[in-house]
Amino acid sequence: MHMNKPEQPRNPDGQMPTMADVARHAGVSSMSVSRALKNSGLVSQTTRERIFKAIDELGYVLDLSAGSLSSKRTGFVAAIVPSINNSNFSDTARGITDELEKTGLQLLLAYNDYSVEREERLIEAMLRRRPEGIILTGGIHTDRARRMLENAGIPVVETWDLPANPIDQVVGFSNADAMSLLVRTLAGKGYRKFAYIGGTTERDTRGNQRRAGFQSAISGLGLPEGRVVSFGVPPISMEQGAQAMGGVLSQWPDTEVVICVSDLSAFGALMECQRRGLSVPKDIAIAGFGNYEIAACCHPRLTSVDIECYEIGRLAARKLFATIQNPEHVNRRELVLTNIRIVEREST
Amino acid sequence: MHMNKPEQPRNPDGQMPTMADVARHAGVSSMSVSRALKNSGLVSQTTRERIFKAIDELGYVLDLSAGSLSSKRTGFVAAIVPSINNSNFSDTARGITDELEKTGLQLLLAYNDYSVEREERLIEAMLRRRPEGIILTGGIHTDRARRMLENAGIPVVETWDLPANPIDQVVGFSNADAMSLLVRTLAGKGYRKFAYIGGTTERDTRGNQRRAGFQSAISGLGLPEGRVVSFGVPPISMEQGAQAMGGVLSQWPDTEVVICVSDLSAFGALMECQRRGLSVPKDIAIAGFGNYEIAACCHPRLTSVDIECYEIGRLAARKLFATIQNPEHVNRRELVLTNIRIVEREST
DNA sequence: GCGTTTTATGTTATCGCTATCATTAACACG
DNA sequence: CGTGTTAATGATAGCGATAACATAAAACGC
Repeated sequence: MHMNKPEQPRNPDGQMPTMADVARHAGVSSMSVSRALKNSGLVSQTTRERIFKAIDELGYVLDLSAGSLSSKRTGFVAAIVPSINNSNFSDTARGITDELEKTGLQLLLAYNDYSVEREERLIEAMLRRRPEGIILTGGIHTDRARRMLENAGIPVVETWDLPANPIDQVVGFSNADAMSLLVRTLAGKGYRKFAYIGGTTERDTRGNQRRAGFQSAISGLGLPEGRVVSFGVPPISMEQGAQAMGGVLSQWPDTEVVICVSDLSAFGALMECQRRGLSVPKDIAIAGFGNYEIAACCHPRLTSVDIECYEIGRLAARKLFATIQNPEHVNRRELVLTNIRIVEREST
Repeated sequence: MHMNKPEQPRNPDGQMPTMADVARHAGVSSMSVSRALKNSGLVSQTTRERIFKAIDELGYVLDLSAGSLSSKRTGFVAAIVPSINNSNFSDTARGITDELEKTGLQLLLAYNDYSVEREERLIEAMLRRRPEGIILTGGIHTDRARRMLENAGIPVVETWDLPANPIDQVVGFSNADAMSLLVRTLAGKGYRKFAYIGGTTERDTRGNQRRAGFQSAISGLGLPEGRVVSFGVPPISMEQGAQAMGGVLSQWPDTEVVICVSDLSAFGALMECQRRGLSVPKDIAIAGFGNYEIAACCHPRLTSVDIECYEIGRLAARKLFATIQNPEHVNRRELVLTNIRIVEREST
């Protein structure tokens, strides 16, 4: 059994109405319809009204893929983030969308699960849609991905990182420096025996840089060697944070402060402490990274590093748009450094 | 100052290479290139190799917008969720993406911030891209949105709800029933004085239905009248949950159990209790909705209602694809009811 | 070996829109 | 009133791919 499809507007040939149908119906040329639909201002008030009446009566909807073929502007911007489930990255995606909305560009969003191979495939798939610009997360890409991006001849913004070898433009911060700053801040409060909880693999480059920043700060300050627990593939979940905390406590019971690769794992670690009856920060202190909502709301509240995720998205989109509008007059290779800020709370 | 753009592949006219350039370079017709690129199997091995060599040498990337104009298949599926920052909805988006990936369709994702007006605008913007199907959240839409969708003549799947008047297909569950079930489960454990924390406005229709389910279960069971705290516009944050919990405790100190519209607000409420030194569930019990990661990880763990968010996305995408492939042989108006399950944990 | 099928390739005509140029009408000004 | 200028509209020719049909070459059957 099947239902009939609902009644649809059709032109005389039984097809979906096109701009030519609208033009005929309104008694004008299709150029006038096109102009009316993009508010070109070169259509008289009366004509415009007749056109919109015809559009309404026929239920016409502009076909942008046809339009972009002719105008060579697709109105797309592509963006790839590691994950859309992580609220840090979805904040960035939201920032991009909100900023693009003002410009009439539409976002083509994808996530690569922290894999550069998947990123390469996604880049290829997206370039086939001829985006006018592309926003990536991080500065590590496959060779083929780099080549494709260069060939595409569109502006690229790398975010969330400071790539050693940027493709084009960058909006980000140093994950290593941010983590260093956190360690130094905590060392300033008197903590000496540090542990670090992060992911295992090499996939999460931001996580790796945070770990590197942790290690270099520890040795720079001449503190006892950092105790590092690596746990699972990214993203490190709350549950994994809890388990890793168990590892820290059993291996190095005298640890004074634990820093986690993100607030999510830090929260898991915090909960594990509570389950074991440990008092945070009295028995052991905990700090996270990313300043997620949860860090400001849990009890005790988590010390964290605020990185302006939403702002990263907005800035990246704005920079991309500026370049799209005026490719020659933009300072390519310019770096936009976003703010990082230690947010000290009760957990340390 | 500006840098030169990186060297890009160009055809003799100085344009980006097209399929015709590839064809010329490989000494074949562009139809063969087209066929080779879509693995039609109707290209000999030697020709195929020559073509891919040419593609590689020229750095050619297929232009899908040109292709879809001719083939009348864009390869797009549109989806609108209320928010991409809420992990329940981003799980659904992930489910959609993961399922679509197998089919070669690409997702055009947008969020409407719980607003049907914004949804209407987004639907129009997306229909201009001629998606082959569209996935919506909830069953409430503006009249114009409904009309546009019917006119579009593409399959529609409404999710996360059981619309009173479905447009086409539905993959969802009854938010009211799910909440009722939670109330009855808790009543079965002996709780009698219930409070409810949810959003203020009429925007979040799922939230409203949960509240309705709460109220009807309370009165159906003959329990003391439910105490409802409405708080802010959706999405209700952790912080708002905490504040609302303060309201419950000051207005009705004898409340035995508080149910929240989502786990996020429930977590905020839980933290507020901890800050006030109240023991959960001994002094007051708390339950949430959505079975977010945090519910399973906080301390005490939160009782919640598991709705299979990821699965909703997968099923919706699968159903949409089936309809796209075979519009006539699909049972339109068929309803796919997804599972709901009470997850009892230590908080109640 | 000859007709028949299958496989591989090419030719042509769009798809639905917009850029570009051409045209007409309306208006201003000395 | 003629000329120049601006505003409003139309005609035409693609944009870059694919559908549909046509053809050539190879494989097959008896």
